[in-house]
Amino acid sequence: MRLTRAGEYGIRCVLHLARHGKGTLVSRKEIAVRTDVPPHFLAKIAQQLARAGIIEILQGATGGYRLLTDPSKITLLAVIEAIIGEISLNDCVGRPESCHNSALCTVHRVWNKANQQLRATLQEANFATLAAEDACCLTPFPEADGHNQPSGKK
Amino acid sequence: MRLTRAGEYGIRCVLHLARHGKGTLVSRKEIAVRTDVPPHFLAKIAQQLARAGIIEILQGATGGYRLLTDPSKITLLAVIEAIIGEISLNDCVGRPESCHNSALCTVHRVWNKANQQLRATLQEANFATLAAEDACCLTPFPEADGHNQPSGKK
DNA sequence: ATATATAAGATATATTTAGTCTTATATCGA
DNA sequence: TCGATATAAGACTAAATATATCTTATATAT
Ligand code: SF4
Ligand code: SF4
Repeated sequence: MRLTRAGEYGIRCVLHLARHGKGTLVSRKEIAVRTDVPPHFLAKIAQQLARAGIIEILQGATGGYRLLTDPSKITLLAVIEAIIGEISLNDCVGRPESCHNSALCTVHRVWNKANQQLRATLQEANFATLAAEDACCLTPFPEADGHNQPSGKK
Repeated sequence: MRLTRAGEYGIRCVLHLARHGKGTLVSRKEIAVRTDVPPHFLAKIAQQLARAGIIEILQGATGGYRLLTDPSKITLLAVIEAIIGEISLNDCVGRPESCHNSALCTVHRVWNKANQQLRATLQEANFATLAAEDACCLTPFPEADGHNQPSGKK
């Protein structure tokens, strides 16, 4: 009953992009460093975000990622579910046929309600708000003055 | 982001016991058959429920399980958390120190809120209500007339 | 005291998650 | 136009977890 690592990383990625605004191209390397995500793992996650239509992936020497939509239109729920699939607190929520008693089950109803509530809460959060409010995800702010390169990169 | 099998089984077990009422001894075998849980797996789960003070385990030839508390006092949350530990939708909810940015993170706050809401919903559901309302968990009602043994057991 | 039915704990298998490595593609510079 | 480089894309490996079974110990009844 917890978010996977990939889901968490996906959120960080989109949040970082949201700080730069819709359409701004950011290299995978920068995102990986700033959000502390293994670069190759990030690549895999980005593919899922791209398939979901949240970001666009640009290839080549000057490639990177960029948001296709305005951050205010991207919800936390959308990003999470792009990575880990539709949230389903119990098997029977997503696939009622997995338990032949789901039609009658009182517990099932509680799960359905809780699931719906959870998804609603995550849907209320959009990335414009999340990104604007204050610093998150490791480095306080990206490219604060353009040349604070640590040079202590491992 | 889903309940483990063990958690689901724990709920079924307590629900079955709740049907029999507080203090009634029910054999592991009966519970296992009625709720479709592997008997040995159920034993392990029962241990956790016992440690949490929800059920009592009686050993010996006439042993079994029984509820220590009135079903109305047992919440869905308590049973779930007895099995899978405290619910934490993201690592940083349960262990804020796992991410050094949790103090500032706006996403973290959303997770906290969602987590709290989820736990509240599960806490509202008690087993008296769950058991009374209608049939759940496989066999419609335990010991309906004492001998509706399917005999088609695999 | 012995046999039986059960619980308790240890062990093994399967599945999923997390991360790395290799291959392919696109842009840039000569 | 061709080669070098930086990136994306996909295949693969290792670790963690979940699931289930097996073995051992305990308690009751005969
Ligand atoms: S018994 Fe109820 S809660 Fe459990 S899996 Fe079946 S429908 Fe869902
Ligand atoms: S970045 Fe925010 S949401 Fe993600 S783990 Fe850290 S505190 Fe939690």
